[in-house]
Amino acid sequence: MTQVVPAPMKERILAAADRLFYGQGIHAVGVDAVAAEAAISKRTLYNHFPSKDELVAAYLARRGQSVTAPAGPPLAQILGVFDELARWFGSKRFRGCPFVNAVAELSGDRQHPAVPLAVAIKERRAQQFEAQLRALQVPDAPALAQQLVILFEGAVAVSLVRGGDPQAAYAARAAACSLLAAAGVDLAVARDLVA
Amino acid sequence: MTQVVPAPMKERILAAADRLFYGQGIHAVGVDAVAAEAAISKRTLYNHFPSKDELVAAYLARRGQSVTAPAGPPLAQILGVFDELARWFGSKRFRGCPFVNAVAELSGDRQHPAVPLAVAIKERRAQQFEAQLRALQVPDAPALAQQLVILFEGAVAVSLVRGGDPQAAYAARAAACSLLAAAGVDLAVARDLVA
DNA sequence: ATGCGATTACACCGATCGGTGTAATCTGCG
DNA sequence: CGCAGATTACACCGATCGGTGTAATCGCAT
Repeated sequence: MTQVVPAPMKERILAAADRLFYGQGIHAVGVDAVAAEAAISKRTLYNHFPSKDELVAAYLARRGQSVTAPAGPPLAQILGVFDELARWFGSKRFRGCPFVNAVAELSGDRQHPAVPLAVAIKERRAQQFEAQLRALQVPDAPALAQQLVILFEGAVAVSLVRGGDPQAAYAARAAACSLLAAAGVDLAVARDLVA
Repeated sequence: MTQVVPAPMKERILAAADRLFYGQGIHAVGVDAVAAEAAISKRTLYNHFPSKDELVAAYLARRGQSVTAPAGPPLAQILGVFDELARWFGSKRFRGCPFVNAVAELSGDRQHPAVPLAVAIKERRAQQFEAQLRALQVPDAPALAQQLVILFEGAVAVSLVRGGDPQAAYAARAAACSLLAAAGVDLAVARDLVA
């Protein structure tokens, strides 16, 4: 209603901020650099975001939108997360998890608006896993979900220090299969359970 | 020989740098803050370290010295790592893995001296796990060692975003037990194998 | 054509950044 | 004592930080 075309300006700024903040770190990138990357005057940037802190929060919120579970039956969704991981690691711009990196970089500043946001986004993955495990009728789904999250984050961290090694994703996927099997999930059959 | 008492000055500076760099992040802390934390003039700091980059590298190298395996038979060493993790998370100053954080924060600057150093330190843990698994006669020790490293790093990352939750360590330890059992390690008996 | 909102360039602000120069002071040792 | 090396305080450097003020300009719909 208010705007038929959704104001590409904000999106352009956020895309530039994403490239720089994710690629070089939040403290390492100044607002002038973001404006230059967006081919935008600094004044325009501040017409859309009241401060760098809010821009950082918006950058993370935008990233959080792409945190979704892949399609398919529950088991395929779980393992698909690790398959996506391998593709992510292989991509050129991989530099770890933007949310974990943000928490690590900003948790010193108590009350930075981006920190609780990143924490909330990370919580979503655990709940996804938990729901999928419940669909697989796994007993104690919360505990196994947390272990899957640990495998997920561990693969990201290991691949980061290894310079983007996709093998960390394969190892995490294999470990996930072991844990699922130990929890009674039939890896060969469960693929056909009701979604 | 050259110095009987090991020049407490450098150590004092490094201890201050450790508190600030680890607690607030590398880019978030200036050299003036480090000098103030050490109750030292900035000039003295630069008499001991040629640049901030080298100070950061020395901070990580000092941290790396405390990366050692706990004592005991191989299985106890492996599980002991996760027990230490729980204690670490519970401590007040926990803010994630200093090496992973450094790589995340500095990998933008190619050729920062601290990055390869942090990577090398992280490599040591994988080799420790691998040696311990070989002592337990685990087939394909490298693969399982990498999975244990993934559990380790994952627990650290999850606890970081959860504000220092020790439960991540328990979950990782339980997952490690599952993977070890699946690899044929007898958790009840192996405790008495030859070290 | 006119008017309006968005965007622009550009100068400027105080603060902090990493790093240096310098001269005075402190400390321990012969 | 006197000397030397370490440490001090302090001023200073150019650059960048996050953020603002301002006046000109642009695109666009009426």
